[in-house]
Formats: sequence, C-alpha cells, structure tokens
Amino acid sequence: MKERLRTCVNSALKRCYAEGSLNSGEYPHFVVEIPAHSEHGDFAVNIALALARAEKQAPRKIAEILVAALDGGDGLWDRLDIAGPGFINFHLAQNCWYAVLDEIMSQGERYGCSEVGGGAKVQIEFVSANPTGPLHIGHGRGAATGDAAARMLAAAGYDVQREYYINDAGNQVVILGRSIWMRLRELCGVTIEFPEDGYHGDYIRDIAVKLRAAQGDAPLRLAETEAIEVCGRFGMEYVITWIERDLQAFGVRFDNWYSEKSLYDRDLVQTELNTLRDKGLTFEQDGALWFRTTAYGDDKDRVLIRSDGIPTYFASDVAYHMEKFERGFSRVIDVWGADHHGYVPRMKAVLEGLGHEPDDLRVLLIQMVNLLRDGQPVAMGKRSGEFVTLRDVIDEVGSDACRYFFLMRRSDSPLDFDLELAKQQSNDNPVYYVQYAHARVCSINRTAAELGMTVPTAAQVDFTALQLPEELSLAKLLARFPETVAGAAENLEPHRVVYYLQELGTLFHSYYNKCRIIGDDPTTSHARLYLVNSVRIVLANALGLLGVSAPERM
RNA sequence: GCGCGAUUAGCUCAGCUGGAUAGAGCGCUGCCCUCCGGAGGCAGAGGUCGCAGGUUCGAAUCCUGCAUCGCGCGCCA
Repeated sequence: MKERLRTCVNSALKRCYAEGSLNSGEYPHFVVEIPAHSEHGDFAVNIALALARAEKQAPRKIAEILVAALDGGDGLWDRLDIAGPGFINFHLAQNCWYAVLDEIMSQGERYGCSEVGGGAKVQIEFVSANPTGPLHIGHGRGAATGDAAARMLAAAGYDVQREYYINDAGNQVVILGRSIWMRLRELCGVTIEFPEDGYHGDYIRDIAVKLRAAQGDAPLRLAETEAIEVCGRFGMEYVITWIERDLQAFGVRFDNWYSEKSLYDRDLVQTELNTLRDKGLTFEQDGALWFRTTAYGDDKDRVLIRSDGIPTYFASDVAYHMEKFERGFSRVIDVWGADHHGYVPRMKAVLEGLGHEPDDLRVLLIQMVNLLRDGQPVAMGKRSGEFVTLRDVIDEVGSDACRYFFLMRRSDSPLDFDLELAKQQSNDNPVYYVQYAHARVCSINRTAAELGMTVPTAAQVDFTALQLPEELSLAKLLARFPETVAGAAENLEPHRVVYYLQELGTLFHSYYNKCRIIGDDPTTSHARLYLVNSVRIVLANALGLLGVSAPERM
C-alpha cells in the first residue's frame, strides 16, 4: 500500500518537472507514514517539506502543485488534503481495506510473508551454550529471540539457516571430564577432594551414575588423562543431548550443530591464521601471536596463540566466522549475551581485516532476565552455580508463556519475568489475552456452524456491510501486518510483533464486546464472520512467528 | 580510568529510523453481564521525554557536554 502511494507520488513529481510547474529536478528521500491521528488520513507524505529547500518555495505551495498533478490513483483514494506545514494526507477508499480482507483469506498462513529478503542466504547462530551444563534462563531468552528472529527472516523472504556452535575444543571439556571422573571415583568408594574449578552442580553426579551404568568402573582403570578424556567425551554427549531435548520442549530446532573441534580437525584455524599473517595483520610479542585489531577500531590488540602454543577461543572464532562466509552466507547473525558486548569490535575487526564489510556480521545482544515471583526477585545463587534452568521455567509456566514473556521487550533491554503473572489465566497475562482472542473467534465459528453457517468466500460477502469505525480500524491494522513482520525481521526485533499482537487483541476484544458477530441479519453476519476470521488468521500467523501456539479452545 | 548501553506516566516498557496534539500494559478512580466464552469491555486522572546547549521548516529521535544507573575491559572459555 505504502509502495503504491510512493509510486504515485514519484510519478506526479516527474509530471511536474515535465510540465515545468516544479523545476529543481530533485527526487528527495521522503516517507509515507501512517499519521498518529486519524483526521490526518490513512497515509501522510512529507515530500513537499523535503523539497522546500531545493525548490525555494513554501512547502504548502509545493504540496498544492503536487496534488494538482496527482491523478485519481485508480480510485485508490477518496480524498487528498494538504495539512500542517505541508503534508499531503491520503484518505483511502474503503474498497482498499476490504481488499485486504480478501487477500488475508486467500493467502491464509502465508499472509504476512514478503519478498523483501530476496532469497538472500542468512545464517543465524544462537544459544551456543557451553555443553558443560543445563541451559539456564538467560539461554532461554537467547533461544526464543534467535528462533523468533529466524522465523521472521524466513517470512520476510530470506533463506535462513539456524546454527548452534558447540564449544567442544577448549579447556572446559577437560574440566567437565575431571568433574565427572571425580564423581565416578566417589561413587566407587574413593575418597576425593573435588577440585575448586570443577563443575559443582548435582547433574555431574547424575552423569557419573549414567556413565557407570554404561561402562561400569572401566574408566577408573585408565590412566588419569585418558580417564578424564573418556569422561569428558561421555559428559559432553550427554549434555548436548540434554540441551537438544530442552530446546525441543521449547519449540526450538537447529539446522546445524557446528563443532568447534571440527575446525581444528580440518586445520581451518591454522589456515585462517596463515591468511591473517600473510596479510600482515598479526605480530609476535612476548612469545605470543597477536592480531592487530586496533587497526580496525578495537581498543587493544588480541592474542591468537598464547605463549604456551595453545590457540585462544578468539582464534577458533576467527576461523569459524570466516568459514561461515565461505559457506556462502551473505549475512551472518550472532546472538550473544549482552555481557559479551565487548567482543563485537574485535569480531568486526576480523571481518574488515579479511575483506568483508563489518555490517555483514550483525550481533544481537540479549540482556539479563530477572526472574520475579509476585514482584519479588527469585534468589539465584550465582556463586554456587545454582541458576534457575530453562527447563524449570518451561515446566512451571509452559512453553507458550515462557516464549512470549522472553519476547515482550526489545532484546537489549533487561527483562523482568514474573512467574506468577505468566501462569495466570486472566487478562493481566498478555499471552492469555492474545491467545484468548484467537480462541474466541474459533468459538464464534463453532456457534456459527451450529446454526448452519460457514465462513463465507469473498464472493459471498457484501463488504459494504462493514461500515463501523471499529471494522475499518481492524482492517487497517490487519493491512499493516506484512510490513510489521518485514520491519521486525530487518531490524531483528521480534518484540514488534508482540506489540502488534497486543494492539490487534485489544481492538478485536473491543469490537467483539461492542457488537454481535452472528446476528439476525445474514448479510451483516457473513461480513462480520469474514472479518473476524481474517483477524484469526493474522493472530495465528503472528503467534506462529513467536513460536507460540494459537489454541482453538482454552 | 577507558569503552558500550540505558534514562519517556506511580510501576514495567513501546515510539514505525527527523514529522502534526508523545502511546500501551499494569496500578488507581468510576462504570458495563437478558449478550456468539466477563478468561471481556468503556471512561477518567496521570508527562518540563535525565539536565544544558547545538543542528533545521520541525528533535523523545541526530551532534556535543554533564549527571545517574547497568555491563564490559585476561596469553579464560
């Protein structure tokens, strides 16, 4: 709709230049926007203001000339106004809004999708929690956000791959292995002193029990290093399976699980380091190999290979990110905890150093989640490693509420998550409110069916029966859905869809409360049934983008 | 100390990338059930958009400085 108006305005401007009524020849950037107040029409265009300087005329005067040059737009609008400092306001014909309803019904679950992505290959890497323990609530927010962003990118016409990066190469595998080994020995009656830097969670004991069930005390007869390796490998596989299962319960799946270790197995880390060296971007100092990231705006240089010869995590990250681009992705997205924000400049430096645009990598930072119960913070002993796990929260409030709450705020803003509110089955709980709107339409459909009515086709509907302001407002809001999705995808801001849902839910409940859908007049009933089912489709599609279900009954 | 991010209604937060009279939810006050699901709806009160400058037709939005808060600054991963 906006684009159609933009085209009309541009061709009107072209006509003015041809006729000589305007003569700067400029085609300035201008916006087509939905005004805050309905008296200002359905769309407002600020081109006259943008042109004022070049034309050296008052904006309102320019607007008059442009309006004179705008033809009927094929009946797209009823009326044009010039208002305020020189806005051109478009009052669209009602048929435009009725056409939207038809479009929604015929596109069904595809409504909201667009082609703005143009099929570009995008990769989004998220969660990527260390496979040394369960997912906690912070990972959950990253999972919900990454997954919703992926769904929105796909809907906006991108070719999306979801990837989980497994940190299975570093020292942590050894620590995990040693922790399990210790617990295993303990189980077998050996008196142990548990290492301070080990993983203290109870799940380590569980893993030791599982390992013992699978392999008996065989690992204990091995030399220490070998035993730790065996325990580490077993533990990591166990934890990854565990993580995968929790994510599945959360409705999150990955296309690819990418092993850090595989980078070393294929010698990719060394290859990339050689490339950096050949480009003269590295230097040696104090026996270590450094990347001169300061050349690209980082505040200090970074170590790639430590003086003891062991590559840093940064080194494999360099290789990993370069390999992403070699796999053909034109855009790469990382979802990180906000406490890692200091790593952004060095990764951008890597890209720039190796010939990519820094903007080819986008980092989505996820802020902290504060768990609350009745408004009081839930104690999380950070020291003891006693995080509240994602699984605990899913079990308590359900996957739907959990995901919805994680997505309610923009991701770079800290989030208060009230467990009691998330469980509540009332209008105070935003997810119930929106799901209820969907269930309510389904309920209306059931009532209609009992009366022998089915949802009509567009041809059977007399749209002119929809004259109430609420009905037109609903149609206009439904029309905004595709651009809302595209905007949310482009900016990686799933919360926009949440706000959209809230608005749509409110408008629908209000409409429902004000007038009967199924009444005495069949013409009106059919038209309203058609309208509320358009609403139902958009509610379902929007909830789907969040990974939240749209129940028919509650 | 340096860097990044924040600061909008009593509370929690949006604000479509510079537009017209700044919005929502919760809370508060007052209303609405012969009705397709009241798990709902309507109305009202509530703001110097942290402070001070600047940029321009126009600023919550962009720039500079200051204040307050959060996070990050390892040859850890």
